[in-house]
Amino acid sequence: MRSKQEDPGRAKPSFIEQARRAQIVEAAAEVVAEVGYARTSFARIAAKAGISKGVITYHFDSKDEILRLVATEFFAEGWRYIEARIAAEETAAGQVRAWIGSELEFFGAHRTRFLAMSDIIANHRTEDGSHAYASELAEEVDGLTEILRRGQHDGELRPFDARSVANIILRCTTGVLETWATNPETDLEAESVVLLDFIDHAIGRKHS
Amino acid sequence: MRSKQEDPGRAKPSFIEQARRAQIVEAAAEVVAEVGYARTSFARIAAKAGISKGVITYHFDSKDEILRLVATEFFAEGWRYIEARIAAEETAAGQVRAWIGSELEFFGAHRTRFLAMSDIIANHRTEDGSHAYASELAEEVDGLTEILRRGQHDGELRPFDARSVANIILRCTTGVLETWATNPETDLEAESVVLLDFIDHAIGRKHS
Amino acid sequence: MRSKQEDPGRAKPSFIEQARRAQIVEAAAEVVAEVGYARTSFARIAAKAGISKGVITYHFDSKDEILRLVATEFFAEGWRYIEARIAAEETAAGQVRAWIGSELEFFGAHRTRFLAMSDIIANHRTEDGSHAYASELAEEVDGLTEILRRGQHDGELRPFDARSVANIILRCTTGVLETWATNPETDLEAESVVLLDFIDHAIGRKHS
Amino acid sequence: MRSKQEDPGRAKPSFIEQARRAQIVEAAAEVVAEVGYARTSFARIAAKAGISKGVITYHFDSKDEILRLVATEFFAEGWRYIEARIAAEETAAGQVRAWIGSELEFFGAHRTRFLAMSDIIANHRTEDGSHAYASELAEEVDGLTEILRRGQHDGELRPFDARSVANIILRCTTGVLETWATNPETDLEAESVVLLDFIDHAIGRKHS
DNA sequence: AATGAATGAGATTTCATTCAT
DNA sequence: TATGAATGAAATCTCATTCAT
Repeated sequence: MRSKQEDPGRAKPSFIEQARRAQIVEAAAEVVAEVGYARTSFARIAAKAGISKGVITYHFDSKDEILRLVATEFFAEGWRYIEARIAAEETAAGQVRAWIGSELEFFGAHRTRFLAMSDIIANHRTEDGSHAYASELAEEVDGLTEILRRGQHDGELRPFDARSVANIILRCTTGVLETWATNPETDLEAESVVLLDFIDHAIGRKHS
Repeated sequence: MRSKQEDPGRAKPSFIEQARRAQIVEAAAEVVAEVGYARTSFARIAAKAGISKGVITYHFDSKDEILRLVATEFFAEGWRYIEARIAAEETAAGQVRAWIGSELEFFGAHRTRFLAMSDIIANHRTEDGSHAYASELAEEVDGLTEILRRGQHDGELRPFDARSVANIILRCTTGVLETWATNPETDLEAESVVLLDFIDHAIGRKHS
Repeated sequence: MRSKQEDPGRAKPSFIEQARRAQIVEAAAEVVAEVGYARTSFARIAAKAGISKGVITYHFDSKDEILRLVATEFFAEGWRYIEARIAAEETAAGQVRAWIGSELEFFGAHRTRFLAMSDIIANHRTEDGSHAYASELAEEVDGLTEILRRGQHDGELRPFDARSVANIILRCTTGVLETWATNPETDLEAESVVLLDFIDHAIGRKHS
Repeated sequence: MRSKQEDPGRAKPSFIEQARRAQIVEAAAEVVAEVGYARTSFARIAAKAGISKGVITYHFDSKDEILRLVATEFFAEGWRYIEARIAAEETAAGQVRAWIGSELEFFGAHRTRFLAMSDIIANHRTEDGSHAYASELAEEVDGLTEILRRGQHDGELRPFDARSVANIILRCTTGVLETWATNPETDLEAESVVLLDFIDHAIGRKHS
């Protein structure tokens, strides 16, 4: 079944409709960040938003739909930000730095949303039990792999298995963000400098 | 409340008692690996073990206790394996390679348990909502930090913020394991080679 | 409480009002026929009619009122048709044949409406739990009983308990219609011939 | 998914288990008979049985399973009774009389159960919306059709479309039972005599 | 040592209905 | 006249846990 939002037979969502949906998605993100995916419930979301449980199911078809939106809307927003930064660079090494740096920058500015998003991505399963966002993550790896290969071809980067390294780099980056998100005293800017330097040495030609 | 196992007023656990507990912990690990932390229930564990739900609560105080054991017993077992490998090395760089290599090796040999452990570590919360295993992870980082600092002091490793890099390295490693665990077609040995090479370039003096 | 339609303090229903009510009643009939009485809801009726749920409660006091109309309007329409056919006959046997034949004919031409009507009649209960249309059915039996008695008095029909037989005949007839309505491949005209012949033999004098 | 009862991994149901299940099925039948299929709920069944709602879902997988049992167990019990009566007869006409007579006799002795059964058969739908017991009813018609054909072949019964008439006879019979079940002042024995006589005239050779 | 039975809290979801606009 | 929005009750069902045997 389509979501209420996407139903073509439904009129353009009103301003109130949009505001309520945004409010609920926001409240859901806060709840996931606070109590974790497993303990996120309609009751907690409603309480956080200060509305009745009924409102939630009036605006959304299911809990899954809300959590999917929490994850995908924010993921997409982040990706638009990162993409623009990458596009501004020409060299592969510059693009890698732009990607990682802007990823830390963007998500570092939205701690709650990031926590929610990563919790949902890690936990959301399809009915058959498989991870629901596996393909999105694979696409990211594909994108970075391509950049790395170009860098190798252009002689900027040293030889290595581009796909494996792309995966490692992305895992590092979310890893650092998770460390920061769960330990708020972390100085993310300092971590960012260290990570960029770490990656630079790991893949750059000039160091080998 | 202490767990039934640890209660000092309780007689030494019999062989049967120990076997049952192990059986239940094993079944719980399989369930977590299959359906994920959020959908793990007594009913599913009992079904997987082929026993009644009552047996579980007879041997364990709570669901939390079982899942804690799934994570900590395996974590400890893994750590003993890794520790021995580290102890066999003398140089810091050798110890880092031994750590990462043996971590991939050990967990790579126990996919189901690893999936369960990392799912539980990522999701288990204390009553107040905070992550339950934060201190264990911090200890790991502390251990690796110390090795890195020694390597820097001995001139084996280039200068960098040792704590931040220790965290990055550990996140990389679990990241690669998670990639493999959720994509079973991954060639973990090949990934291992790439990762060790990646880290080597990132922290070694000879490349800078 | 009276229905909005009947409320004497309310102005004469406009054309639009009447059209909307008819549209809703029609949609409700389709929903009942499709998903059954128990699963008929405002949401489904509104979706079927392509309108919002609010419209329904604007035009009707309650769900019960709509379903009552679905059943009674169609029942009344059917009865007017049947009545006219009966009136055109003079003999009791002829009137019985006219009744049964025209009942099959009329409802056989409106499958969806018939399904809805019979589902509602079978399921609609008053607040105290008793069947809501018991008296309507009793009246039908009364009417047929009278015809049968006249037939017996006139010597057309053999002796039997007229009231019991009237009930049997009416149950047969709705039974055949239900068979057809739930098995659309049924040839209702053929069934009609068989049923009329069956009844004729059962009550007629010439066969005994 | 199999029902709890049928699960082969489950031990033979204990006496208590059987008793509870029977108690719940009985309570469910009473509720359906009283308030109708659409208003039958776990809450009402539990209240009627004097137990908590949880007990019901402990012993049964779903509401559907309970209602299915209410209908099918009783239907099967009735059929065993009727079958034995049919088997004791030799002529087709005798078998028809035995069938109808014993059907009225058996169900007439269990008013509540009959009401529940017929309500469930009339209302229970599969997920796609089609009637769940259509095939069971068709089988009954098949069985009676065969008897009628034999009667025609042996010259006991007059010519008619056996299948259509079988359906009519069975519809008559349940119709009479429903009349009695919803109007408890009805004298079912008297109705039975009238119905058997009615059918006898309708299909017998000697009357034509 | 084991387990079947029971329970009540809480989960998601559907629903009829009310109301402000 | 219409409708989007909201609500709270009630529905089915899952769950961790307790308890008697």
